[in-house]
Amino acid sequence: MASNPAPVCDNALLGSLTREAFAALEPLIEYVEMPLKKVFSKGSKTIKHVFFPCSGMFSLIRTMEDGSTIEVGLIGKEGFVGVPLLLGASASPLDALVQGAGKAISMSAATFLKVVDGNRSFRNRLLLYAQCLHIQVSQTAVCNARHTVPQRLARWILETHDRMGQPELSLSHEFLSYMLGVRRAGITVALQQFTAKGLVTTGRSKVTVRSRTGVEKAACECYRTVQRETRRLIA
Amino acid sequence: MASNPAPVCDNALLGSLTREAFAALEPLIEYVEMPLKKVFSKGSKTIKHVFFPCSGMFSLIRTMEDGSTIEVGLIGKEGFVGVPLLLGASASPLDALVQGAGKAISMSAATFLKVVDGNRSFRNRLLLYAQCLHIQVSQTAVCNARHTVPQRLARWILETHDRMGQPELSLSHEFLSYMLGVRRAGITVALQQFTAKGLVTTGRSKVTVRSRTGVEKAACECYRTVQRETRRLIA
DNA sequence: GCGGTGGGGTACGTTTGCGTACAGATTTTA
DNA sequence: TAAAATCTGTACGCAAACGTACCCCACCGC
Repeated sequence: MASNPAPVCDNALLGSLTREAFAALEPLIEYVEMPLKKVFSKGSKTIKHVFFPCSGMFSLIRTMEDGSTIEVGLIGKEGFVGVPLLLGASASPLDALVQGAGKAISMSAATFLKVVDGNRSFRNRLLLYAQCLHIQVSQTAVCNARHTVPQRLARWILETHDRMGQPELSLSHEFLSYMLGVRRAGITVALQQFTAKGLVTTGRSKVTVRSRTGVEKAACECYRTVQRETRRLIA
Repeated sequence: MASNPAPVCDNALLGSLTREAFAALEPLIEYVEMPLKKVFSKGSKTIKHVFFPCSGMFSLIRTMEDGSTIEVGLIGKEGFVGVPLLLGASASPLDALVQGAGKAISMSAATFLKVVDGNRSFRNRLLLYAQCLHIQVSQTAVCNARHTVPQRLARWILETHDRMGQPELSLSHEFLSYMLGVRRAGITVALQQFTAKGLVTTGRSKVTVRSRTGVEKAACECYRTVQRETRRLIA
């Protein structure tokens, strides 16, 4: 797909930069580890840094007044954490939490704004990603309203599998329940259904995808919809 | 709030233009009626026009593969229909449907892109609105997952009341059920609860808000969250 | 090796909302 | 004015998911 044989960076957005543009950027960026569960951007706090994942993934989480949480979007190396900044807001009510450990490229908000301001095509690419994220969140709204826990769980596993690039996913039932905004026991039962059908195997804090196509069948149309639109826009 | 005593236009975004900028735009725009239920932008079709409501409102709707529908966002005179275009996409999977009759200013996609390209502060204002819409949709995702039909209905009535600026809303139970993605009878029951508490009165295809604060109490925190963020960003 | 902690399996009654259906009332159309 | 369409109220059984609780097991640190 990439015309350049070796993209300058694993992150798809930064990877689209020319070698020169990326080199110019390099003194301004920082390679950071994304340890599991770390909160990189807290809702309603001023956004100080943006993150371009190279591996692993972030969850966009909304924390409610009673402390309960629910995920509204996933961001992997196809995107970046900091869309509100791009759109002119200095903060948003969503948290960004590391959902799968990995590495990311970070830069300060000021640097980010300067870079975006000076590179039109890069900016346009980021905006297109913002649209992708918007579609993803829209579809999550639909999914939460209409689909069952097993369907939503299957969708979620697929999205995570895509971004992590490996079948073993480090996920406890409780964590999954926070993400989907459902009961922990609901996750247990749904995973048992999947295991019985041979779609996944489970271990302590671990879910391993065994039949990708099987999981796809168990998921609702939302997965396909988001994938289709994402590909159409940024493939 | 507005420093200019008479904004050039009822739509908040176009209204922020200087008199000169708006005058320059005037030959390129069209004032259109928004008749109830009319679909102005069909999902996955190329977006040919954008719309800036001056009164009335649009719903952003997702139509599923089985034909069922659900709303993910509302757009009134604080915003515009055509965010995907602004972000560089020529289409999005969402439909835009007139949910409250009114008037809008329309322009072609080409004109829109030209205007946006030539007016930086206007563009920034639109981007900020895109962020608002994004927050609204995010909160809808949360709301759909966690809140009851009466809570969501109350929220929806408030959002509509805000945008229509009048207590009588033309809404049938069936239409509301499409919007919230729930059963028609569920709406009937919820409205009866509201009526019993004196929050609203109902008539054939009509809901009239009687106690604004009562409806606010019946709604979930989502209404407040979105309102707070919207004000913070574009007030 | 032992106790503590966190993860997972299971159960039970309850609530919410679904799907469906039907009848009466009102409005629109012929 | 009659017929048709639309809107609302109501009902019933059923499924999904909830809140809660308890137990066991695996793993970790001491």
